[in-house]
Amino acid sequence: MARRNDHTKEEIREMIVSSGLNLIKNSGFSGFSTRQIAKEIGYTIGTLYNVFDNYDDIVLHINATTLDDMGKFIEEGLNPKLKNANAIKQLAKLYIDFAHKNRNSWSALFEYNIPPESDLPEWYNQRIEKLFSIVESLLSEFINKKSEALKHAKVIWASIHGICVLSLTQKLNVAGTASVEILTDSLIENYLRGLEK
Amino acid sequence: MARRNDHTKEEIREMIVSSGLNLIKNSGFSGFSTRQIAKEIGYTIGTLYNVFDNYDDIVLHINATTLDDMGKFIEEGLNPKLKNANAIKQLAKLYIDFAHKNRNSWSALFEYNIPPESDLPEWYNQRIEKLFSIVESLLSEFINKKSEALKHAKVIWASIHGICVLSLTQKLNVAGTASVEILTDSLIENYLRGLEK
DNA sequence: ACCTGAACACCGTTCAAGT
DNA sequence: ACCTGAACACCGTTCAAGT
Repeated sequence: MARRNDHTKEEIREMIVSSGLNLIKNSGFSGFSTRQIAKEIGYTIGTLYNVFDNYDDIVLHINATTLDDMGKFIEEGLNPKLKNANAIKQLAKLYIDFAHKNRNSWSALFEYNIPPESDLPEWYNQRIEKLFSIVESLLSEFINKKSEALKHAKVIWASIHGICVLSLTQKLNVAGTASVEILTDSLIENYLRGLEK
Repeated sequence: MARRNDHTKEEIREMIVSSGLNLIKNSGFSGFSTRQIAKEIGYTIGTLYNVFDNYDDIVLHINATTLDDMGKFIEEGLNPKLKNANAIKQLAKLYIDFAHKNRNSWSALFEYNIPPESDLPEWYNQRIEKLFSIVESLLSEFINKKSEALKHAKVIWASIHGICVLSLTQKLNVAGTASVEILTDSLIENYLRGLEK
């Protein structure tokens, strides 16, 4: 024991994050703990706090992985032939699909909140920004007033998220991804039609 | 000790819920625990589990109180003279104001999620339903197809929520309630204009 | 330098025992 | 009948001590 040197510091960090993500995927965020991670990767609890600052630091890195996975899922799923409203609708569908297929890790994104006095670290904000830029670029293609494209991107993205989050957490009396899509479709159709006028 | 009979079972339940709500308001959901409640109300931990099923049962009752408070806040704030889009905009403003003024208890509504295998209890769903009915009745006044009013109410309500949640948790790069209102106003204007067409 | 594991101050939950 | 509080199986976090 001690001084095993089986893995580099960076390898241990990766083991922690990937094992933590698996724990969340299998048992939900409430069934997740750093002690469980330690048990699974075969290091003791002390080692986790050797390579990460604290619990929040670990959760944030796990959630960042989920954000990356979501970005990849959306980018790969987008059909470049679709235009305008249809492109946004597909974006919404991909968001819903990802959330549905990765319910536990997606939920963890919102079940965990940093204490209100502290701010999200810069590297984490950049991961969010990156996701967001996908929506923005889809919208900017067909919005006349370019200066307002960012505002509309925010409205649409946040609204899709709101519909998705309330549906999947059973706060809208809506069942199944098909009926969630009816709501996001209605949002997109009417909002964009309103913009055209 | 034992058999104090200082309070009825119902009184103890109320003490637990109101003390728990205060804990959340002052320290956030993460600074909340049933043991803290016990300490604050002057009963031992065992008593809490005498009058409530478990942790989830307690949190759900605290959150239901917040839902009720929100309903009251919105109903009292609504100006009955406002019509159509202006009425919905005011609804959004009231939602944002409530969330902003009661950030911790409002956050707790979403930071806590029942385990995915179980369902929300019926009495809790009814509290959500009651809140909805406010939005629904505001909308039904000027929607032609009455049969679709519920769908649109869900879309608008969930979208307002989405804008609010991503703004207040700093995931939209938006600061201050004023700029959140710009987004909800844009949502409502365009969605309703889209409906009219 | 790397890693351990005991120690500390917390959790939610149960239930035999006291009045 | 009502309430207690010890007991259990967990937490996150720290840090002296081992190799």
